[in-house]
Amino acid sequence: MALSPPSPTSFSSQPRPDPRNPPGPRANRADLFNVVRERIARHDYRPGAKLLENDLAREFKVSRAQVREAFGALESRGLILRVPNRGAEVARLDISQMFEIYDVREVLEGLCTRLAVQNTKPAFWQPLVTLFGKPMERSVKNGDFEDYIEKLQLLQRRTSEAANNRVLTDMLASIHDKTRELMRRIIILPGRANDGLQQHRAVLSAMRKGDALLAEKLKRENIRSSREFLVRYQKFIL
Amino acid sequence: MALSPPSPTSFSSQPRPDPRNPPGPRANRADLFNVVRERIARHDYRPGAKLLENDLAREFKVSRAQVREAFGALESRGLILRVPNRGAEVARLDISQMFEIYDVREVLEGLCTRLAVQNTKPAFWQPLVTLFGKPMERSVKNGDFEDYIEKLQLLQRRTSEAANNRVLTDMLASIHDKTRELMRRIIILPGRANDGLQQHRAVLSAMRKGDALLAEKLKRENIRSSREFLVRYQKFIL
DNA sequence: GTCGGCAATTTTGTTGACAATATCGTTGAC
DNA sequence: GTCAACGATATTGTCAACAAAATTGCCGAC
Repeated sequence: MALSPPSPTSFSSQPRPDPRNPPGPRANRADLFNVVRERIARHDYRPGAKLLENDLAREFKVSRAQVREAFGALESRGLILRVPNRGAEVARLDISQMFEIYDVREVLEGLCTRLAVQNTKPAFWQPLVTLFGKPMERSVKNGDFEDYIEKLQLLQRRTSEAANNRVLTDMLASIHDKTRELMRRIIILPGRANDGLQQHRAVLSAMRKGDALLAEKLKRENIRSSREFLVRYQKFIL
Repeated sequence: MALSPPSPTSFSSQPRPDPRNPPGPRANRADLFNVVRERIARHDYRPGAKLLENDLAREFKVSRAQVREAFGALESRGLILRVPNRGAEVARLDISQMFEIYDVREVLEGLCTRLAVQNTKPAFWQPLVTLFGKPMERSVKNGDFEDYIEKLQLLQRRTSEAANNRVLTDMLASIHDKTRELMRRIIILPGRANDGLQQHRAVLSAMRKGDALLAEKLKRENIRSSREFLVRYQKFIL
């Protein structure tokens, strides 16, 4: 009987490895998958861009067979679109899909926040409360969006970890892959960064008080607010 | 510039093709993926069972390369587990994962129900209200679980279609793949089928009235109730 | 100049062979 | 009888070559 193996290199998105450009030595399956995914998420590969098997095989010093295998995973994740005999291209996400994702994201992020609060002591969130205080306010005032985004991702990571739900984390990761670039464009919208900061502070305040249900409610409002900006400015973003 | 292609054979789980045993002629990529997925979902392949590349290649009359490609997709969906040089086996889902899934499922099914109501006229649900009336009561009384499950799936399908959210439908499909067998075991638990029927009736009643928020609330209660049965009887189910 | 068709090139699809690794069974020492 | 070492077998990992299809560039008719 096969015992549950130590699972050295899970393909899952869970432990995202360093997604820098491929090192000298050849990459393995998970590397290839994660690097291409990261590139799609950060729009290094633009939507609609063709992905050539040969190019990737050469770059990663692997055979085309491995590239194709990674394509299978990327396709099932909805990151690329494959047409027989015509190859693979980065999935284009139209605006209606974006709104679909927002509906799902709202309930999942809300759930994630609630679980995170339920699984931790309130004091756990104090460092993040502090981080989202004065220093973050300066970043917003100065228009330092990189810093803002970085700290936002930290909050998301901490929350996801605390939620301690692998299925949920995976789904959120999948959603974030598709929305990363859009988020960057929304954050620079006039007033969005400040609105967002206030909302995140409210969420964190509820988390700091251990009020899971309130935190969930506020988190969902935060997502809906972001969505409203997309509605209002969609002409400029796309 | 590449135009959006007609997308003849999307890999996505959306339009689930007939997943019967492979026909005489060779299968294509999507067939292989969907058939294996279906077999895992219905426990034709039991958790922990080894999947041999050669066997599948022979059965479907395709090359091993294609099997490996499908494995890439199955792995990224969490349906199989691969260990380098040791092959692929059907993912084992332990009880804690099941509870993780329940948390996610609760909010997603709730969302799905709400969207479905918002997108339809109340009268749309009348046939299902009728279906879940007397005839279904007989099925429960007679212990005809196959019929019960069949009608439940019809309700889920209609709801998912009406929700009209591809991202959501895909995630729910992915969850259902992992929980199908468990649902079957829960439904036969003493009192569960009847409890479930009453709950579904309540949900449908709210849908029939066009009360989206109430329907969502009741649907979530329905999932939580199912979860309670798992808590209470988990020793018997696993 | 535009259009259609033809050939050259590129790209994907498929296969089979070979290497690397793990698994299983056997043998033999103790 | 137990255990370790070893060899045989089975399975996965890798690759390169070939076939099939699509794309591109070119040429000539009009």
